[in-house]
Amino acid sequence: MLPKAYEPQEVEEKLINKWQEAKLFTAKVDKNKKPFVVVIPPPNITGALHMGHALNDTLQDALIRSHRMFGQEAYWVPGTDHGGIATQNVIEKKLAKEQHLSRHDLGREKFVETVWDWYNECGNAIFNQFKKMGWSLDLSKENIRFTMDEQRAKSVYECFKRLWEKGYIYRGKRLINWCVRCSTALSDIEVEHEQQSAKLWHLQYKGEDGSEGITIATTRPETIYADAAIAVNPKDERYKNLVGKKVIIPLAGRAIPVIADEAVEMEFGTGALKITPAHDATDYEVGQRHNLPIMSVINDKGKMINCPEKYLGMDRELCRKETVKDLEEAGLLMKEEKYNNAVSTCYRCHSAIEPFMSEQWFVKMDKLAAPAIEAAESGELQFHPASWKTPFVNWLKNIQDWCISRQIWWGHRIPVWYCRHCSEKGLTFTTDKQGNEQLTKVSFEDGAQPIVSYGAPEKCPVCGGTHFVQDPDVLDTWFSSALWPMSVFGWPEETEELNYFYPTTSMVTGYEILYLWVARMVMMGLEFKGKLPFKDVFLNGIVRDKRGKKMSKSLGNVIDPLDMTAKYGTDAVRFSLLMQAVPGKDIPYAEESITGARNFCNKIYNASRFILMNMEGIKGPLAMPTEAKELADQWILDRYVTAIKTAREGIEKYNLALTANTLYHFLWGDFCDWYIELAKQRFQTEEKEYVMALCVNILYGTLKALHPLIPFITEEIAASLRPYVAEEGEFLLQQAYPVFDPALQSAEAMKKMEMVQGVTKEIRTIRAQFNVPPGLKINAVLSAQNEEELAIVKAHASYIKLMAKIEQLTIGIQEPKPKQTATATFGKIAIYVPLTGLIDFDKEKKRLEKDMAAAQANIASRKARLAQENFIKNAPQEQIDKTKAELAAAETLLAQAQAALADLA
RNA sequence: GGGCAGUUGGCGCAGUGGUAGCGCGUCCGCCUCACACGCGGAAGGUCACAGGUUCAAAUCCUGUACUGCCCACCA
Repeated sequence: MLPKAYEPQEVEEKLINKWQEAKLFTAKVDKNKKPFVVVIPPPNITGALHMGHALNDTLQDALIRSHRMFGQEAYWVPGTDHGGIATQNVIEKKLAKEQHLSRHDLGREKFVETVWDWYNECGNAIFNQFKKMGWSLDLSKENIRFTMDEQRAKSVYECFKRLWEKGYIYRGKRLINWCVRCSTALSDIEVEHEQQSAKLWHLQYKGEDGSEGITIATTRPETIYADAAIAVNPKDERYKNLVGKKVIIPLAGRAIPVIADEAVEMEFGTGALKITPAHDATDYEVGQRHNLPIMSVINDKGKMINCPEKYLGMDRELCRKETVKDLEEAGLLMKEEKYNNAVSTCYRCHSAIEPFMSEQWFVKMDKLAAPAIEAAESGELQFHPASWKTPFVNWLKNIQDWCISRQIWWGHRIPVWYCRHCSEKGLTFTTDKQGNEQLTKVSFEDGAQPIVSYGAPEKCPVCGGTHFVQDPDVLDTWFSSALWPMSVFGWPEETEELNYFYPTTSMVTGYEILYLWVARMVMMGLEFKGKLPFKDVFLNGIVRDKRGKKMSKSLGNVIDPLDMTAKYGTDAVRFSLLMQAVPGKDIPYAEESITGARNFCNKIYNASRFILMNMEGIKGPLAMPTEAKELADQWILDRYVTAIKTAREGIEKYNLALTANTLYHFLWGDFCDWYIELAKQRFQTEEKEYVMALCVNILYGTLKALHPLIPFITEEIAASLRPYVAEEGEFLLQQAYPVFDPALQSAEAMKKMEMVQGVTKEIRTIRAQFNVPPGLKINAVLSAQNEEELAIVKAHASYIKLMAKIEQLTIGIQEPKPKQTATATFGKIAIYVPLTGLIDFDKEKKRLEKDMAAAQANIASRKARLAQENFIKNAPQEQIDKTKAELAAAETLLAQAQAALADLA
C-alpha cells in the first residue's frame, strides 16, 4: 500500500538522475521539426540560486517542456556568465577573508588565474542547484557555455572588430561615471539613483572687486576648488548686473566668472549655481557651452588633488566636512539646510558614483538602435506584457553612447594592441607589487595608436616593431552578454546549429534588465545577423516578500528556494510560483504561498492512489473512451478537453498562471469533487472497466498537461498508471501533449450537470444549516415547473441522491410540499426537504425572507431593463432572452418562497 | 519633471462590455472505508473617487487621489 501522503524527496532524487541518464533534455538539428529555443539568462558564476531564478527558470522550463510535448525540437541552452565587476568583487572579498590579500598583492595575471581556478572548480555549481529544481537543461559538460570560454571570446572579438571597422567603436575623453570603490568606469545604465537625505549648503563667493558677490547652493562643497564659473539664469533679474563680473572661490582664492545659462533653475536654492565641469554632468555640459576650463580635484581613488594644500590627498568625504568647517569659520557659510537628493550609486556596490573625466572606449549607439526601434514598433518583436514596448522604444530613442571599457581585471580584455615604439608617448606604465611593468593608462590624445587584433600582432604596420602591449581595460560584461543568443551557437561561424536554432523563440527574463541586456541583444542580433535574436520577450516580475518589499539579506526577508523544496517538495515551490505568474507582475511571496501548492500535489497523489487501488483486476491498456455512457461521462469529457485547451493557451500566451489555475481547478474541483465521487457508485457494476478507463485516461492526460509545471510528481504517478493507458515511452516528455478534441465538448451536458450540481448544493446547504447529521439519509421532493427541467432532474436523480445523501427523492410537476420542510429553489425547481424534528422554523423563515428579498431585487432590475426601449432595440437577442429567463426565475423563486413562508405559519 | 503599472471581500491576487471569481484566513458541521495537506456548508465586495461613452462599464475614454516601479542634468 502506498503511503497516505506524497513524499517528494525520494522521488525527486530518483528522477533527477533518471532524466539526466536518459538524456531527455538534449536537442539536435532536425529539419523536420520546428525548433523552440530559449537561451537561458546565464547566471553569474558566483551566484547561488535565489527566488528570482526559481521563478525565471521555472517559467522557461514550463515553456520548454510544453513545447517539447507539443512536438517541437525544444532546446533550452545552458550557460553561465563571467559577471565582470560582480565576480571580481566576490573573489576579492574571498581573497581578503581567506588569505588577507588584495588583488594587487597577487598581481593581474595571478588574480585572473585565481578567478579561472574558481570557475573551473565552482563555476557550474549553480547547475547542481538547477537540477534540484527539475529544470530540463542538458547539463552535460559539452553543452554548457560560458561567456568567457574560447568560442564566446571569438564572438566578442569579431563583434569588436566589426564595430571598430564601421567606426562605431571609438575612444573619447568624457565625463564618465566612476565607481571609486570598484575603481572602474560604468555605463550610464549601471548607475542607480537613490534618494538620500543630504544637506544643501549656501556659500558666499565674494566679488573680485571686494563687493558682496553671490550666494550659491551646493550639495558638494568639496568640489568648489574645481569651480570654473558661477552660473545664473539669464532671465534672473536679481543677478543681471553680476553676469560678466568675477567672484572669488572661497578658501581657494581663485577668481571665476559669473555666466548666464538656461540650465539654471531660478527657484532652486539661491538661483545661482557653481559650475564644476569635471565633477558634474550638468556642469560639464554648461562648461562645454561656455568653453570653461576643466579641472579635476578628485582622483580615481576618491582623494583630493589640485586643491589648497591643506586638503591634498584627503578623502573626498573628509574633505567635504573639513571644507564646510573652514567655510563656517571664514564666515562664508550662509546657510545649511536638509535636503533629499538623488545620489548616483554603483549598481554593484552601491557606493556613491563620482563623475570623472576620463578617456574610455565607447560604442556609438544611434545607428544600432534604429533597426531595434523599427522592430519593436512594427510588432516584429513582441513583448509580454505588451506594456513594455513603449518604455523599450523610448529608451532606444534617447540612447546614449555606451561606455564599454572597465578598469578591472576580470573580463574580456579589449582586443587592442599598441606598438611600444610608435605609441610610446600615449602609454603610461607603472610597476606593480611583483615588480612587473604594467600598462596602466592609455591616451589617444597623447599619441597611442590602436591595432585591433585577437592576439598580439606580428609586427607594427608603421615601424615594423614587434613589441606590443595590450590595452589594460576589459569590456563591460554586458558586451559579451549582448551577443549571447548568437555566441551560444558559435557565431561568427555559420554553424548548422546557428542556422537552425537562431533566431531563438523567446527571451524569458526580468524587466529590470530590459535595457541593460535585452535591448543590446536585439541591437547586436539585428546588426550582425540581420535578424532579431528572438521574437518574444517574456518579462517576469520580481519575487518580493509578503509585503511587497524586495528580498534582501539586510532586510532578512529572503526565502531560500532550496529550503522550501526540502520542506515542501520542488513541485510545490514551482507550482506556487506559477499559480501567480501573470506576465510582468511582481509576486508577493511567503512561505504560506507554498502550502496550497503542496496540498494540491497531495491531492493529485491521493486521487491517483485511489484510482490505482481500483485498478486491481483490470488489465490494461485501456483506450480513452470516445463515447459517454451517461451524463457524468459526457460532462467530465467536456470539462477535460476545455481545461486542456485553456492550459495550452496559457502556455502559448505566456500566461502560466492561467495554465496552472485551470488545471488546478479542473483536477480538484471537477474531477475529484464530482466525477470520482459519482464514479464510485459504478464500481460495483459491469461498467467499472469503462469508468476506470475514463478515469485513468483523463487523469493521465491531466498529468501530462501538468508535467511541464510540476515534473516530478506527474512523472512518478504517470509511471504507475502507464500499464493502464495506451502510451509509449518511459517519460512524459517523450509523449505528446493531450489533444483538444472539440467533438468531446457538450454544452448540453454542461447545462444538465449544472442543474444537478445546483440542486445538490441547495440540499447540502439545507442539511448544513439545520445540522442534519452527515451520515443521516433524508428524503427530498423536487417540484419542477416544466417538462424540460423535470426530465433532466428525473434522469439524474441517482446523482443527486448520492451527492446530497438522499434516501428517497420524489420528483414531479407541481409536487405538493410536505409538512415541516425546508424549502429552496434552483432555477424553477422547488426543493422541499422534510426535516421533521430537525427544522428550526425561525431559521427557515429568515432563509425564505432572504431569498425573497434577493428575488425582489432581481425582479425590479430585470423589469426595469426590459422596459427600456433602447435595450430591446439595441441589445442582442441572446441578452434579451437571458434577461427574460432571469426575470422568470426570480418570479418563480419569489412565488415559491412566499408559498413556503405562508405554509410555515 | 516625464513615463508605466496598480488601486476588486480581513490578507494576497485573477478577471479587457452583459449585475463579480480564486487561494489563504474567519465561522459552522464532519476522522464519510483516496486524501483532515481532507470533505460539506456559511459569512464577507455599491470592483479608489468624479465625470463621460454605451441599451449595458470592474472592464472603454477623461480627470483626480494614493501606492509602486522605471527614466531624467533642480545643483
